[in-house]
Amino acid sequence: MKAKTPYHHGDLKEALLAAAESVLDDSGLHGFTLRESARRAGVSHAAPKHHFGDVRGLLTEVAARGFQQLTRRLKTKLRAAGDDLDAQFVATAEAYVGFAEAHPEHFRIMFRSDLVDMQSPSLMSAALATFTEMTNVIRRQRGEPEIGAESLDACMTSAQLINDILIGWSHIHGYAHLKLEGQLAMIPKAAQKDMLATAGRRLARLVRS
Amino acid sequence: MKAKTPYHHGDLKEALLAAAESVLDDSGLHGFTLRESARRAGVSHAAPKHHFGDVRGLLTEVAARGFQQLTRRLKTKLRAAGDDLDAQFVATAEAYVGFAEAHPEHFRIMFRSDLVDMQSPSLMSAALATFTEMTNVIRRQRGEPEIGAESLDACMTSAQLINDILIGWSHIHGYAHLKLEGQLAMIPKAAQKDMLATAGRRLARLVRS
DNA sequence: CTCTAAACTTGACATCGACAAGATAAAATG
DNA sequence: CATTTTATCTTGTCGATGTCAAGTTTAGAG
Repeated sequence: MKAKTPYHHGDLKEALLAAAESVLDDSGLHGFTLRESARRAGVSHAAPKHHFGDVRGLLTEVAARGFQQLTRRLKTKLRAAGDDLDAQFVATAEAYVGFAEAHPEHFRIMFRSDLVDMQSPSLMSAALATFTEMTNVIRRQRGEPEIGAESLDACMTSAQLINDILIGWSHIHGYAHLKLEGQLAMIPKAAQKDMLATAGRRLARLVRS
Repeated sequence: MKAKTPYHHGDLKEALLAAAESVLDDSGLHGFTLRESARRAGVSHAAPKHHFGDVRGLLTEVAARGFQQLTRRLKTKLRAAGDDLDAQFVATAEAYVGFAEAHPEHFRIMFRSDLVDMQSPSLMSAALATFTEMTNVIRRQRGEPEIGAESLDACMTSAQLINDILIGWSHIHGYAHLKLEGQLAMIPKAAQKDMLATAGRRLARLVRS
């Protein structure tokens, strides 16, 4: 009977995060509520307060986990891409867009500064990890050694590097976002087919030039 | 006394849209409610139903008006830019990013397929007008004649054209969105300064190549 | 002038996020 | 081991929201 419904959940924080993600998958951001998340975790409607404060706190952690997933995806794809420079760009784009398509609601929340506390340490460090991964793609392109997240700030002095990062990231993010929000409807599906590959090659050429 | 509070508002639809936009400017998407919009328009809480159905209907019209504003901004900036190709790209980027910064909440809503009915005729035609404006920038780059919104579909056959549009639009949109959502915090402000101009030139070169 | 349909109001309901106060159990303390 | 503290979770409540149903007012057609 103790195993049935112990007063103390044990790992409620984790359970609530998982529940929140399942709500998002099922009902989207629109159907997402604190109370529904609590319901799925099998606790009372006010239980989340102790762990996350308010709905913003919960969503912030959800967003952080999104960046962690994205980072993992990037690492996997990049490892598979090998040393080819074009392939690295394509892999980055595929990982990014792939994540957005696989977890649209999750992706949305990661870029909603009105819903989430972008200053939160856990969110910032998760986002920084993703950013570092993409920065290293550019650095490899430029024949520079990879860096860790801790020394990112120090590298943000080269105007050329920053420009390349911004061009690459903006493009990939923009494409992912436009596609996710149904803005590419007027463009024939067939043309979007190898869009990622073509864009990857062109971006690579741009950065190399 | 009749002029004070006539039972029939006269142009409630317009008044509600204006009220909704003022709510968004003041309190953001988070503070936006149907009832508050009705309050500011001076009508009862259920009045919007007759004109917009539900909150989604209202936001859809708000989004459509956003695209109309963006189109106007693009036209103005492009006219000022003259015939120089680089300048046209820079102008497009400035208009786009400028709008996002001037009306962040409005901009957000335009790309929220979960909040808005992207199939709505008025929204679709407004978005199409914006898209046409940007397509014509590319077409001028390529020395092709400008087209109207009605003949857009017919032009979406050239893979090269589509690719150029996607690269340009994705980049500008991605940059605007990332900046709006505070994701460029780790990049020094100084470096972002002439980001738009540099990117414009590089994109122009890319499209020309 | 009458009547009908559009435009708006009033009232109600379920649900939400947040808060306060209480209950329970784990952990620290003695 | 006994006790006290503290973290964790529950119950109850509040104002506010979106939506619906039913009633009220007015414009405009016939």
